[in-house]
Amino acid sequence: MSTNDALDVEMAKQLDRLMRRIHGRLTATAEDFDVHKVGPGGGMLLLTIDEIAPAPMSELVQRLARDKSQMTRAVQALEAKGLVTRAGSPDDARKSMVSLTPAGASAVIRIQQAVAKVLDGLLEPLTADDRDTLRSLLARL
Amino acid sequence: MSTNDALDVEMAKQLDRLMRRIHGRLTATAEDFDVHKVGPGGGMLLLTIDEIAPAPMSELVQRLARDKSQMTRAVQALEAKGLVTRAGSPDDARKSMVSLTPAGASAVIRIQQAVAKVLDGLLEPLTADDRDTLRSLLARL
DNA sequence: TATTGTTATACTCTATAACTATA
DNA sequence: TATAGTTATAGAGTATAACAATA
Repeated sequence: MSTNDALDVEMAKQLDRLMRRIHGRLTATAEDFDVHKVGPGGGMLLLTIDEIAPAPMSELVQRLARDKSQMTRAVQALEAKGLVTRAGSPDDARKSMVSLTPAGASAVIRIQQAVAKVLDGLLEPLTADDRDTLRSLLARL
Repeated sequence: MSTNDALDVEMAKQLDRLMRRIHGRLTATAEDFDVHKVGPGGGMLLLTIDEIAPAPMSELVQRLARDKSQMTRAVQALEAKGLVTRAGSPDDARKSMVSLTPAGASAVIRIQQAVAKVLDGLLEPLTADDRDTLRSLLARL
């Protein structure tokens, strides 16, 4: 294994651990904000729907890097909880567009606050400049 | 939601998506290297055991930020596949130390190469300096 | 024929709590 | 009493392929 390979492996470990810590801290306090029990996957999905609504399924699949069959189930679960609605697209009858309900929108606000709190805690060792640097590097990926 | 909160949420989305892309690319080519079908979780575990062997369960739990009951199962699965062995600690009879078998060591090499290849591909938009910066920022978390 | 989305199945991963053994 | 690890159970997440409907 070359030196570069070793560094890549190191970064993969760092990312894996960081995501697990984020996830762990979120679920540890989930009872405070995840009143609909959507879980971390459903939470990220809600945040993304909020960002691009009305969201075609295919774009959610792409943005969240998930499987399309999973996406169908995840959206159906949110729909059953009254957090999102689906409507056919006027452009293309195959597409169904997902939007937030008022209940979904208020869930999004709580989830955003919880995520921000966790991230802010985990990023504590970094200065504001460091955080900007990290964010811009991630954005380029 | 404050501006800082929004930036934190943005970073969470970026990290979530990056991990999913890494995961997706690894599983897409898993047949080339994951001959023992340990999956992504088992792969990360093997890499960590390789790093700190002989590894007490508690340190694996801490480093991988997983639950201890999951760790028991994950290690047992690797043991059943002949990739790791466990031995009691001379210091403390409660501890069991995990080490790689020769088969486990060769699996680690293949996994490292696969991870490095995926990371290298995903990090392509970044220069070598950028990668160093990213790695050092992550290391401080 | 390609794209969008759904269904079905099997499997893995995860969270939680109760439990044993040793310190 | 505290710590290291195991077991049991239920639920959530995931991969895969086969399928229907529209473009």
